[in-house]
Amino acid sequence: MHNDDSTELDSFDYRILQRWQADTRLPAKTIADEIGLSVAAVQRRLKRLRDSGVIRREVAELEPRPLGLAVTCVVMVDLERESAADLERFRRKMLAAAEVQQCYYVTGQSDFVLIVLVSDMEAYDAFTRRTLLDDTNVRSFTTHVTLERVKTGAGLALRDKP
Amino acid sequence: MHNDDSTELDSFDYRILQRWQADTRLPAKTIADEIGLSVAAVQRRLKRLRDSGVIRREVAELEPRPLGLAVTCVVMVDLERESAADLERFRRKMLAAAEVQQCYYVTGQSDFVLIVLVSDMEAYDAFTRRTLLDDTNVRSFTTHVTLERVKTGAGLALRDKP
DNA sequence: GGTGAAAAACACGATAA
DNA sequence: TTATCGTGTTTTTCACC
Repeated sequence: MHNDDSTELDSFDYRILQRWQADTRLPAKTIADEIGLSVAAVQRRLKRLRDSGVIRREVAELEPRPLGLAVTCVVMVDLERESAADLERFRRKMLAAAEVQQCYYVTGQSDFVLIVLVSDMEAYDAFTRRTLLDDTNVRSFTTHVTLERVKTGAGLALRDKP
Repeated sequence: MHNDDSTELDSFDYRILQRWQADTRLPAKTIADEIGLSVAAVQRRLKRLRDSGVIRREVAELEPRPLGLAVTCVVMVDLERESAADLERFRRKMLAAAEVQQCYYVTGQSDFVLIVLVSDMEAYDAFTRRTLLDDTNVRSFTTHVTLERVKTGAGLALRDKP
């Protein structure tokens, strides 16, 4: 499904999403009690939110360190040409590159912003060589090595609804 | 819990994590069949991975659009002073700001990189005023408005182990 | 929306290899 | 460390109101 239709979200949906986006291990019963709905109603809404695409997916957030990914870099990439085909080519490359956790196409002096996770600087070097330096359409890029991941994740700021 | 001890991860753990970080709705049975373990073993390992902190949390990834968060900005922030106290103060402010989805303390010309999600540019303006312009320790910041979120999420590149 | 029953998934202990 | 079995519990799914 990807039913992007006129999904009106009410206050209950927001309160469910607030909890669900923080912890999918919560039993529906807990949420139901907190917001004053039945368990079935909460689960019905969760299903609806999944089917409508509001909930993209339910995933586990892993700790990079113990998995050997100690280095996070923010990379600003400037392209030479920006034709639709060029952009699409670069897009695909980023989607295919496992080291690229996130990729944004942006306005401003740079064209793309990447969040790259690698095991060490050697791996980062290999990544840039393979993905950026060898690309004749990459005019330049600047690297910011992360000293601390102050805040991470994909959480959204949900306001309550009246 | 937070047992960061000598948790050696083997090939089974990696294969479990690969699937679990993509979809926590998969029944343990499915994973068990795929990797050739019993259901109980998979569940035991998941518990161990949670307790040891390799799995930080299990969350729902939401779609920003239907929730009224149509604008994503990448913000590069340059601070005036960088004493421990100054950094800590800014850190806390970022953690408290709901609009800030991600915050990295980095090397390079900028000091902090923010991923900011807001409903529109007016909200972004309010955010910068409140959080950056009013802060006497913020020397300058540059904004990159996102035209496309090419790749998002908190997924890690897990290689298989021998 | 709610209720309740059926089904599925999970948790845990015991045993054995 | 596994697998398997058995049991009880929890959670989800679904038909029906």
